[in-house]
This record gives sequence, structure tokens and C-alpha cells, in this order.
Amino acid sequence: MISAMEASSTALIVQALTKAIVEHRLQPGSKLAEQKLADHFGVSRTLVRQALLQLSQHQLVTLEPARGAFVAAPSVTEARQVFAVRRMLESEMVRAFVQQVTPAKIKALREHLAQEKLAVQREDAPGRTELLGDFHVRIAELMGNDVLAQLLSQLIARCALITLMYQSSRAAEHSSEEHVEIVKALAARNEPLAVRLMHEHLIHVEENLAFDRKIPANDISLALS
Amino acid sequence: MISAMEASSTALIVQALTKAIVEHRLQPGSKLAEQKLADHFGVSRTLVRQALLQLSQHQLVTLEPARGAFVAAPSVTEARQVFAVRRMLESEMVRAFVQQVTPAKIKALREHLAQEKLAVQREDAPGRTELLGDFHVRIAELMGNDVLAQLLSQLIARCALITLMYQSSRAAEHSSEEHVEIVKALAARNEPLAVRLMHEHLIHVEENLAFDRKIPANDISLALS
DNA sequence: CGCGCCAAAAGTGTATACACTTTTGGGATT
DNA sequence: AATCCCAAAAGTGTATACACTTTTGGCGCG
Repeated sequence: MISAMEASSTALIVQALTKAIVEHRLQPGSKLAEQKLADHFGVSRTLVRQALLQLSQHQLVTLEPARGAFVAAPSVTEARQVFAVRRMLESEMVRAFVQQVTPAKIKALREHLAQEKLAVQREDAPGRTELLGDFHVRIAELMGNDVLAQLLSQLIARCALITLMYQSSRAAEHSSEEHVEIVKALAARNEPLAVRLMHEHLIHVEENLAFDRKIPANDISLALS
Repeated sequence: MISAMEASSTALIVQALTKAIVEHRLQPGSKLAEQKLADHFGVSRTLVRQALLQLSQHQLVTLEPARGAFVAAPSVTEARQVFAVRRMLESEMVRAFVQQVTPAKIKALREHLAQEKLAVQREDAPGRTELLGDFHVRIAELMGNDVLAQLLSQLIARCALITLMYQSSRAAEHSSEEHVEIVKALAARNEPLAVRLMHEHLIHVEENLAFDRKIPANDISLALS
């Protein structure tokens, strides 16, 4: 999901925090104190601040003036809006994808599906969530549209914050099955079916969320190991 | 376009630079030296760096390690990708909008169209470009989907960098006319027509771009007045 | 005259210093 | 015992310092 080609210190911190947030090792609402993070990563507050600023733009962190940074806790409204955008974007993405399908692309998607199945069987929750999200990004990448891929990647990271919280193992299995059906429709170049399946898939994912939970506080150095 | 409710120093710098870039007072490729900007805005490099970091995430500025910040010069490929994304997103946005049209919303859009017409008549290039872009954002806002509105707003700022460069006064007039037709279809709740018009509109905008031009260098303090 | 090389200048990257704001906790007052 | 208030502690916001990299310009050499 995160390409590690550049090793800029700030990028590494963003990467580490993103992973921790998306995998829920840092609970929504947790305070992210700059000095503690700086100590943890062995850098000065300067770099930590840069990273937090970036994360706040990705909506994974909220900054409260003079009070500090906190792991974002997306509201139900926001979650629904993100899903609405994904449905708009992704149903049309699938439509365009059908127009340019090749055997190689289908092969790539099938290989991804195999990995998904493995993660679901292993009951590996973080890996599972990551792979289920990556399926959507992979399609964008195979279309060769970097702008789309990057945009989707951010939307999906944002969803992960919500999804991992509420998605049951059963729901993950269901998602994985729906991905299989979508790829079948793509392979058959059945445009209306593929579009419809993607649209319904995203509705199912949203429906499976139970928007009410308790959130325990959390310790930073623990979560980042 | 830019809400000025918070007056954080960094936000002000981002705002000023965004405006200068989108209005082409700062040419693509221009160097943005930190100390010069800091002097201009009367702050330290710290705040300027924060602003440049944000702008780079909006793709209006590119950062080259150890070399500095430059006004982005989107490639033809990137421009086409941005337009492809807009077509996906906005045709579906229009489809959803038709489902929730109200007289008040149509009224709001008609008022916007009036402003557009004025700017076109005035031959006010920057104001014209801003308003033509805002039309699309306004629809998202009227849908009450903040996530969508913010996303579109960024995509459109990115387009503006390209658009203003190549759009002729004639093309702007054409855009404005197409907006009128789109609103008519929305008012009539004619979903397929509205969707088709928006899709074609975005294709026309992209087609009207002439992807080859010379770019003169530019002086910073001059452009920011 | 042109080419390459090296030292000075300019500029970026990170750490640190310091002012100011928020939070915390204990003691006096009711 | 609960509440209010104030001082100490902790934390954020901005500026500055300094190391290191890139750029510049001139001088010697071919």
C-alpha cells in the first residue's frame, strides 16, 4: 500500500503513524504529543510536526490550536459522505476499466484475490482490511491513472479508520466474495453488471458498519512498539 | 472560494500563494525561495515551510529535496488524468443531485450563472476562471456533502493551473453556456440528460486546452504585490 | 576561447530556544 | 466534602541557529 522508495524522515513518521492509526493500534481520540513522538522516533519536534500536519490533511489526525494533535474520530456523517464519494468514483472507474481490460490485468486482480482469501482465512484483521482496501486501489493502478489511484488510496485509508473498528470477520468474508464476483464481471467485459456489483458492494460495506462503539484510551509508545 | 474564517498565519500564506498560483501571477516552474517568501510575509521560514508543505500536498507546488520549492507545472498526462477523475466523479454527482433537487437549490445555481455571465462579459480572466470552477464546487456544496466539495475544490484548483494558461475567452463563454444547459436539465429533473451534459462539458473543457506553450520566469515579490 | 575545478555565497534540513497557552494539582474558602 | 483559584508543569507556536547541500562565479589550465 505504501511505497517505500523514499526514506525521508518525515515520510517514515507519516508512514508509521498512518499504519498505527489505520490498524487501530492508536485509538481514535488518542492524544499525539509531539515530544513523546519525537523521543520515540529519535528526532526533533520539527519533523514530528511536519508529519502531523500531513496526517491532518489526510484527515487521519485532527489538530486543535494550542491543544495538540489527536487521532481523528470520523463522525457518522463524515463516514457516509466518504462512502457516497467512493460510490460515485468507483462505479465510474469500473465502467472505464471494462473498456480497457486485458488478460494481464485480470490476472493481476486474480492474484490479489488469492491474497485476500488467505488473509481472511488467517483471521488476520489488519492485513485483511489492508488487502480489501487495496483491491480498489489496484484497479485504479491498473488503469494507469495515478491521480485516481492516489485519491482513492486516501479515501480508503480514511475508511479504514472506520471500517476496522466495526467490520466483523463475517463481513470481511462477504467483501472478499463480492470482489470475486466483480472480477468475474470485469473478465467477461460485462460493463453494466460490473458497475452494478461495485455500487452494491460499497453499499453493503457501508451497511455492515455499526455506528456505535466504546473507544478505550491508548498509550503511544506501546502502540508503536 | 476560500473561506477566511480562520486566520492562522500559515493558512493565510497558503491562501495567498494558492491565489497567486491559480491566477498565474506565479508562473509554473518559478522558484519559491523560503527566505524571500518569509521576508515578504513578515514571518520566519518555519511558517513558510509549513505552507509550502501543504501546497505540495495539493499538487500546486513541487518540492525537490535540498533544492527547494517550485510552482507545479502539471504534465499533459497528469492534466488528462485529473480530467478523467473529474468526469467520473462529476457525472455521478449530477446523477445524485437530480434525486434531491429543490427550487431553492436551482435558484442558488441560477444566481451563480448570473455572476459567471458577468465575469465573461467583463473579460475578467482570473475571476472568470474562478467562477467557472466554483460552479462545480457549488453543486457539491448544495448536496451537503463536505467531503465531496473539498475533494472537488482541490481537483479544480489543480485544473485551474492548467486551464487559465490555455483557455481562450471564447472557450470560457462556451463553458458558461454549457453550465446554463446543465442547470436547465437539473431543473427539469432530467437525469440522463444532465449526466450526459456534464460529461460532455468536461470533455469539451479538456479538448479546448492547447497543450504547448512557453512559460516566462517570474519575480516573487512582484506577483504577490 | 572554452572547459573544468574550487572556493564563496545562497539555500535547504533539522535541532533547539523561548514565549505563550493550556492543563494539572493542591490548598484555602465556603 | 465540594468548589474555586492560583502557581507549577507540560505542551504548543514561532523564531533562530547551525550543519550540510546546491548553486554561482571566477580563475587557471588546456
